[in-house]
Amino acid sequence: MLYLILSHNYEELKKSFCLDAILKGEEFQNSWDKILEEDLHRRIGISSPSDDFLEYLLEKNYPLVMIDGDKDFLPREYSFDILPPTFFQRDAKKVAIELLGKLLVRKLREGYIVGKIVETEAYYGPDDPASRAYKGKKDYNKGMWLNGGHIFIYMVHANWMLNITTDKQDAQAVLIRAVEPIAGIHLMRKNRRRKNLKDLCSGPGKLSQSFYITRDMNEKLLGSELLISSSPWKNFEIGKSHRIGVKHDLDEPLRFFIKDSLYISRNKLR
DNA sequence: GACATGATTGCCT
DNA sequence: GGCAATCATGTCA
Repeated sequence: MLYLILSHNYEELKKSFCLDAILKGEEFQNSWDKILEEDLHRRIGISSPSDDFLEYLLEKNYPLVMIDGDKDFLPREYSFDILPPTFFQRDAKKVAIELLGKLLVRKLREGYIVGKIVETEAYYGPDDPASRAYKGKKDYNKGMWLNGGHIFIYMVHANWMLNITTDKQDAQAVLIRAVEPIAGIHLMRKNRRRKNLKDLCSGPGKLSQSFYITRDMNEKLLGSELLISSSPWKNFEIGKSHRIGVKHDLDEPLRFFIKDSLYISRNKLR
């Protein structure tokens, strides 16, 4: 995700948006693809980009964020490449792994909030002792039986957990545990009443606060208020572990995360 | 109703 | 790293 910087307080912006480097637009006139290659591994800001470069990025529909002052926004021309329902209508573990690196997008009146998914967990049905579906179908958990691609929300310890259902008929879901803040960062800071970028979405409850996710969205289909889109990020190492905080886990590790991400949850295993 | 529980977070040492 | 706060929901009376 390239950050195009329209204002001038570079040092402060670098800190505020946790940018690894700020490059001057005129310095890479002939190496646009090299910048995009670098963008896969670091958070890069670009000051005073040339009109040609901007046009090139927009034509590619490359994900970019404009920063003006302490506010950031997506260019109006940008359109998300929404994942089709068939993506979710597969085994939960497979979906949990493949969701890593994808973009979670929240549409609000004030603008879009976007995060890169860096940590997930797979949950199964009545045979999974850690699952909300373990005790059979009830009113509060019936969303877990919905066709893949629906939103299932449950509260634990006064925090809303965001799940996306998977499979065609079985009760399955993937819990989104953490995302790296990408865009709409000033909105996340407002919603969560916290400043530090690494503390905005590094846990399932934090993420729900930042993205303004509540029970209202439960059992709705992905696509209108909340959606998931593909992204350019692909070649990262994936780590796995047992699920966090559950009393009785299955033998198989079902938590997945991007290995060198600075934005995964810090909770230790139980 | 009353009381217990948890796929967590935040504050304190 | 330890522990209390938080609140929708389950279970039992």
